[in-house]
Amino acid sequence: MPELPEVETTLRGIEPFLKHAKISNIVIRHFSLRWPINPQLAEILAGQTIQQLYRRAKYLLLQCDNGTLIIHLGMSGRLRILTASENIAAEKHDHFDLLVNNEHILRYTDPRRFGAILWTEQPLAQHPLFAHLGPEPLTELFNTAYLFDKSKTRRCTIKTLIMNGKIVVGVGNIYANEALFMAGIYPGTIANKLTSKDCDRLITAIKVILARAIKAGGTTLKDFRKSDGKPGYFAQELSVYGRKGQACLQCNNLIEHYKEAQRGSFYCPKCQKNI
DNA sequence: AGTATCTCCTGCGTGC
DNA sequence: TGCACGCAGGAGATAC
Repeated sequence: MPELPEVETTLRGIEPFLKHAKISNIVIRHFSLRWPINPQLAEILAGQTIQQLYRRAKYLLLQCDNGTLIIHLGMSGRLRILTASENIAAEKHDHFDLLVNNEHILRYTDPRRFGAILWTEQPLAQHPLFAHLGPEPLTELFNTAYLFDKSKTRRCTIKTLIMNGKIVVGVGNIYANEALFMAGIYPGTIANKLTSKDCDRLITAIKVILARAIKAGGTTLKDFRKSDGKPGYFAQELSVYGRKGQACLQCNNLIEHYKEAQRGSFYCPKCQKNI
C-alpha cells in the first residue's frame, strides 16, 4: 500500500531514467482508473520533454514542457523502469507505458485500479486535488505548534486527524499506527485531548517513522515493489501494524486490534495511553 | 466547517 | 475442487 515512503522510493528509482528525457511514445491499455485517463493523453505527451520529477503528498509529478503528468499509485499501483530493447510483454494489469528516448519504458501496473494518471496544464497550487492539501510531514511547516493548533478543537480521533490530507499529507494507515505507537498514544484518543507535549512526541514520531521507512525503501506487504522490482524492507521494522495477538516489542503485552473508519487500528494497551 | 459513511477495484484467505 | 464471502484500503464524494 503505497504511502509517502513508497512514493518517495519510487520517485528516487525512476528519476534518473526520466529527468530531461524526451517522451517518444505512450501506450494506454486500460483507460478506466480512479478517473478515466484523458483519451488524448498519448497525443498530448508525445514529443514533450520531462523537465523535472517531484512528489507532493502521495502524488508523483512529471513536469513536462506544457503541463504536468500526475500519477497516483492508489492502493496497489506500482511503477517500473524497463529497457525497451528487451521488449517485455505487458501483463494483465499493466495499464500504461511511457517510452522515453526510445530507450526506457516507465510501466504503470495497478490491479485494483484505485490509482490515477491525470494531465493538467494549470499551476498545481490551483488544481482541485492540490489546492487544499496540508503541509509535507518532513518539513518545518509540520511542527508541534501547528499540530496542537489543529487538534485542540477537533472531536475526531487522533488517528483520523493525522490521516487527513488537509492536516498533513502522506500519512496512511500503516505509518499512522506506527507513529502513534512510538508516541505512546492510543489511536482512538479524541484529538482535542492532546496536550502540546503529546503533539510534540507525535510530530517527532511521524517524522522519524517516515524517514526510517524511506531509508528502508518503503514497506512491502504484498503489492509494493520499488521501481527496480525489489521489495522495500520496512515491514521488518513494523512494531504494531499487522501484529494483532503478538507480543509488544517493548513490554511483551499482546497487541490489540479494532476497526475505525473501516481501517485496522493496532496498538499496545500498555504502552499507548488514552489521554 | 467538521464528521462519518459510502464508494471505486481485484486478489487472497477462509469456510462450507 | 469450487464457490461465496469478507477483507484490505487512499481519498474524493456525499450526506448530515
